[in-house]
Amino acid sequence: MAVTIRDVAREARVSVASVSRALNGHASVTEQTRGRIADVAARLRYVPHSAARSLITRRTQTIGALLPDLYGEFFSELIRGIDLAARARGLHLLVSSSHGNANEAAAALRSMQGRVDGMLILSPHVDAAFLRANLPDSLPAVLLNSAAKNAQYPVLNIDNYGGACAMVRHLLDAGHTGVAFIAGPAGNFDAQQRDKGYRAAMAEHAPKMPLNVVDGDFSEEAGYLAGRKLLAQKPRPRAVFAANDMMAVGCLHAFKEAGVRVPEDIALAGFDDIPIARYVAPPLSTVRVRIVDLGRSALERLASTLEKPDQAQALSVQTLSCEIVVRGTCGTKSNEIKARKKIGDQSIQ
Amino acid sequence: MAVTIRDVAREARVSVASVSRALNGHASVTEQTRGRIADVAARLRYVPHSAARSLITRRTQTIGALLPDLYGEFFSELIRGIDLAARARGLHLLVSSSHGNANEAAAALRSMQGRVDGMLILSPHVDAAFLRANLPDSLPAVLLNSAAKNAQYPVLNIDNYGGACAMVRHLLDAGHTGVAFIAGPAGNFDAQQRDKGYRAAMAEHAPKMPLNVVDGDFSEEAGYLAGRKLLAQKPRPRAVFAANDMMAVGCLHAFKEAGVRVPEDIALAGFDDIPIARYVAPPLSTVRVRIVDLGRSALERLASTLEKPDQAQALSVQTLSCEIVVRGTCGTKSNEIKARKKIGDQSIQ
DNA sequence: CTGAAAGCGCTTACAG
DNA sequence: CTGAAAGCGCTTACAG
Repeated sequence: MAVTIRDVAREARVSVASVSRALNGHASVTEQTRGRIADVAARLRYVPHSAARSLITRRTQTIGALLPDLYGEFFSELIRGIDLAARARGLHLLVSSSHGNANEAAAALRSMQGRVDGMLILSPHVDAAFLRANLPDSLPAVLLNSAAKNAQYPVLNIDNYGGACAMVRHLLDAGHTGVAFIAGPAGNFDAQQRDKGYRAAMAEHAPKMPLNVVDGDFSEEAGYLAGRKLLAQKPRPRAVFAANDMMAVGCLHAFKEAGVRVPEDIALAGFDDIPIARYVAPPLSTVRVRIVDLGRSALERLASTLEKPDQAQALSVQTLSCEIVVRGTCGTKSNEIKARKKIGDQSIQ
Repeated sequence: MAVTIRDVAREARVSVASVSRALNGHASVTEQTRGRIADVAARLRYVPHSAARSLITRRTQTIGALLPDLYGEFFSELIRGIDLAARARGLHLLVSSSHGNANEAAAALRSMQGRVDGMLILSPHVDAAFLRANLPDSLPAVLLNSAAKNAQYPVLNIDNYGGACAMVRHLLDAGHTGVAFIAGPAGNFDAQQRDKGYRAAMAEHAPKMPLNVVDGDFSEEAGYLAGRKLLAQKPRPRAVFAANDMMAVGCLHAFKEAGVRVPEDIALAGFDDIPIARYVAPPLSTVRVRIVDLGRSALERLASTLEKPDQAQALSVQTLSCEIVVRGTCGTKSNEIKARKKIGDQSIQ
């Protein structure tokens, strides 16, 4: 049988109320009785029953993370950031990943109800209507990497736009006139923002150059096909910016296969800085996202909402800066100079 | 205010006891009243208060996962496997990762007490004494990838030994007389098992060949240094088996740098099948671990313990099979033939 | 400063 | 088949 607050009270010859107050650090307990109670509790290895406590305090000290079916580095780094920040605040982390559609996401969300004090939500299936239908108004939440606008929740985004701008500008600054862009999937939020960044940077820094956008879908295969298409263009582009690293890797294969030298004949850059990026030859220039920081910031944001529930949170969209990582594929030969050009971190609205 | 069982009872004109029984599927409820209650519950969007339920049932429907400070693919795949299996059983998943030492692991373990029905534990800091001190006897647990022997808990391991044996044998079968081994960190359980597998396979299939072991620590740098050492040996080894992929990648760099051709001059293989493995040139032959299955099996194992708590669980050590993946670095030129040579899956003891 | 008591929202013998 | 009641282990006004 587990030891309860009554056992501690009996041993310490006080009431359960005093045990509760002593252990929860209330001021109104003599230092002497507090000490006696603490000793007994330690000796008995007393651990308060969390369900009983939650029932009365209406707090679980747990936050939930809803994630899509995510593979690889991004997922683990995000969880790591959230976990780190959660532990620092004494919060527990309940995760639910791997839901492929809106129904599964909704079920996961509902099943967490009552088990968490707040939610961190990253899902392509989530929009304002979804949240209205599946998230009680009383449950605080922070949205990650979401296109959801004027929702009633704070949003934390990656600065895809700024990162893309910076990379395009870097390519132009390096003297590559004419930068082509391999786009991501049409419906994808990240892809759209990166596309916008490409167009904006071109408009600002190379207004006379024509835009050159080739379709893609974030897959290596799409990158390979896009690479072949670009090689067939005349004049051949001098630089290519792929909307993500996997496509850049595929594109690189196409270039190598055709005997086109990178970066001498064509410069190339990607986005994400996946682990593979530095292992292809030459190492891939790319835009890095600080995913751990994304997770950490999201949790901090949520936690501060929990601590002052009445205080209306600024329902802002916050963006987290990216940094461009210059490696071998884009001309500047210095090996992996991390040109930490801070962009974003500005709060929109 | 959240809607409680009393609200449902009032609306349905029954007692709270009947609501409880109806919603929990007890047989002793008229189909008619059950229907009425279900309707009301749905209309009111009633969700049972999990803390209240846990308090009385002494079950949380949650399992905890204790993980070390783990980066990358392994972590996310493991979580994915656990999560998939947990959701299939209606269990929630509480995770705690990122503890660098035994004290942090102990604190994490204690903080989960009372919040979970069972634990999945993967940690290099965990041994029998640690568990005795930090895990109540009453809390079921399954150990992952653990050296802990004759503990009172079931253990699920990766078949490092069998995988290493199979790869060494493959290299020998391909005609490479003399296989060198780049070892992992001394205290590491995986590394030790892989080392044993190397020695066993050599003893069995090439008993006259001398063993050739070079130190390493799982890092790319160590692999690079080991590669240089091996090149300096005379006679130069014909094949090299690195205890993990990162070292194999470093070793490959050393070989390329020295102008040594792979696989023509030296064959090379790693262990883990990290994503990078197929992107180096030539693609790396390696041993693949089905990490998702590891997570899934662990959860299944734990869940079955939870379902029949009295039934003494067979405290077995179970090993999960690996498969060797033949790519470009080890001679068999056929591009990425997955020679699915099933090894393990046998239960030891 | 301390204690007795109410109550959080459930489930489950115990009656009927 | 259904209901009244006890009780799970806490916290917190309310008295003293």
